Amino acid sequence: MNNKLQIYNTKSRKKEEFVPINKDYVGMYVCGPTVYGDPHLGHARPAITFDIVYRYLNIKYKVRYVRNITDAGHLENDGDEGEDKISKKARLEQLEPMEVVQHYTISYHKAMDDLNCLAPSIEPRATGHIIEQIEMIKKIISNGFAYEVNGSVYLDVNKYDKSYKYGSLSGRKLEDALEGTRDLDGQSEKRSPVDFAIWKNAHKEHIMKWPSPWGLGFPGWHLECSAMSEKYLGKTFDIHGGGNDLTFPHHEAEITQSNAANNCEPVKYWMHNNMITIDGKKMGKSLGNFITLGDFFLGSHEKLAQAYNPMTIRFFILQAHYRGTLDFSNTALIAANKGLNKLMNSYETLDKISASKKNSYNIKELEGKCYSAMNDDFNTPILISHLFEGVKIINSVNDELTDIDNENLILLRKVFKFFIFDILGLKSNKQSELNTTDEVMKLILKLRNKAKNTKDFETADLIRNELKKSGIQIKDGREGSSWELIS
RNA sequence: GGUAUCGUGGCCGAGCGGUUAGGCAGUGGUCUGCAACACCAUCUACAGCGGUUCGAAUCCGCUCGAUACCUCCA
Repeated sequence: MNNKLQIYNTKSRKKEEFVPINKDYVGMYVCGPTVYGDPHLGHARPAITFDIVYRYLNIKYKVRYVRNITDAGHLENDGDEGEDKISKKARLEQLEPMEVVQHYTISYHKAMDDLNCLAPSIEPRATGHIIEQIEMIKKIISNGFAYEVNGSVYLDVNKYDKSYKYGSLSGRKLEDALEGTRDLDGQSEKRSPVDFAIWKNAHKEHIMKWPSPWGLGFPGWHLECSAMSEKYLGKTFDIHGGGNDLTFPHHEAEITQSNAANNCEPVKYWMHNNMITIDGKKMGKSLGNFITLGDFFLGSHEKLAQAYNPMTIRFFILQAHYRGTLDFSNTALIAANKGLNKLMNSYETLDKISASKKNSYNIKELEGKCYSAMNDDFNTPILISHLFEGVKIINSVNDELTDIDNENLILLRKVFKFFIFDILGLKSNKQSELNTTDEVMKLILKLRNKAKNTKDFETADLIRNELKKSGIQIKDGREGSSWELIS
């Protein structure tokens, strides 16, 4: 049995044994959403991935889990030249930027809650940490790794590269990066195309801006994570997570900023979840092929054959390892849904079966395999396959084909409860009451309509009157019948 | 072009040198008034070509193909 946790570190590109910096404590920072749109399936992947990490580490350590909300500084496009995403959305919808932020933060939280992701210990926002970001910029400037031009501050990557190695996370070399950048026609204020903004001067029409030593402006996107992770987790912390599309430039920039400001590496273990794909292509906002989580829960998207319960989404994601791509399809989701139901049904059966003197199983061994799977870089698909081994045991005992003794039965109950609910964070997939009620009511209204059409008003009235007694009002209108709860 | 990741049976998806992954679908059963659900059993693999090895899906090389990052994206 593998009883030591191994984590794949993007930086070393191999699995390493997890040893926290401070015994018994773990600091984990995960890049959260930029709140300018509805949460989509892509947001669910890192949230669930690191929810699992958080839940598993919590067994052994006291974990501080920090996940930011980006509500400023994230530019729309073109590196350092585009418009702030939140500002743009606010401008288009004629809202206060914080109204945009509030709206999408709430919908993000709701979706995460539906997916049964535990809330982070701290959920800091970029706009709440302008001062910390300014202080960090000052340090970077005084260390000589940044320069100011027209009220903007840029990190001098060429100079940084002389003292530290730039590109250590993504494997990029500075020369290659320089080659890959396109000619900016001398329009840029930057000394080199690889430099990036840590503070941007705000134009007059820009609606989100703060005073700084360099004038009115706003922080560069990469900076918030460096400043906030340092504030809540220290200059060096254990785990930094996020989607693998953030490896470069975002996380590379974080390393650069931390070294430039504090002369130390910020992160011990870098973890990156892979993307969800749709028809083999990355699902993403910029590609316009994303499906929102709301769409999944309601089935309201042309790609969706039906509505999917949040737990089906969660199980679907957990059936693939977090570092692999996961291709979306209806058949895969339906398969996940059925598999989940099977697992949950057997959990219910587990309560009903009884122990005997004879015993056919070694549950201790099964438990060990479950832990080994999790210790191997959080291999949830393997864990799930072991749980299905348990399903076979439960059904077999239930069918009186084999026996289990009391000791093993108690352990099996413990193992199932622990891994299914505490670690994988699954919940019973029974449809919400209201959903079911709605389906049932649709049928009743259909039957009543049939009665009305055959002038069987006795039946129709019986239905209406009996339902009213149960607190449901039927409303006949020109468009047909509907129902509502009587308040 | 540069940097990575990957190509597994009808579908999804594990595997990290030798033993059944698992789920879904299919097939055959059990259950049922008939079904559905549920349960049991079971078939189909390792992109191609070389090499290392007693032994390779697993290591190495080449070929073909796919994807991601190099502008913003989880």
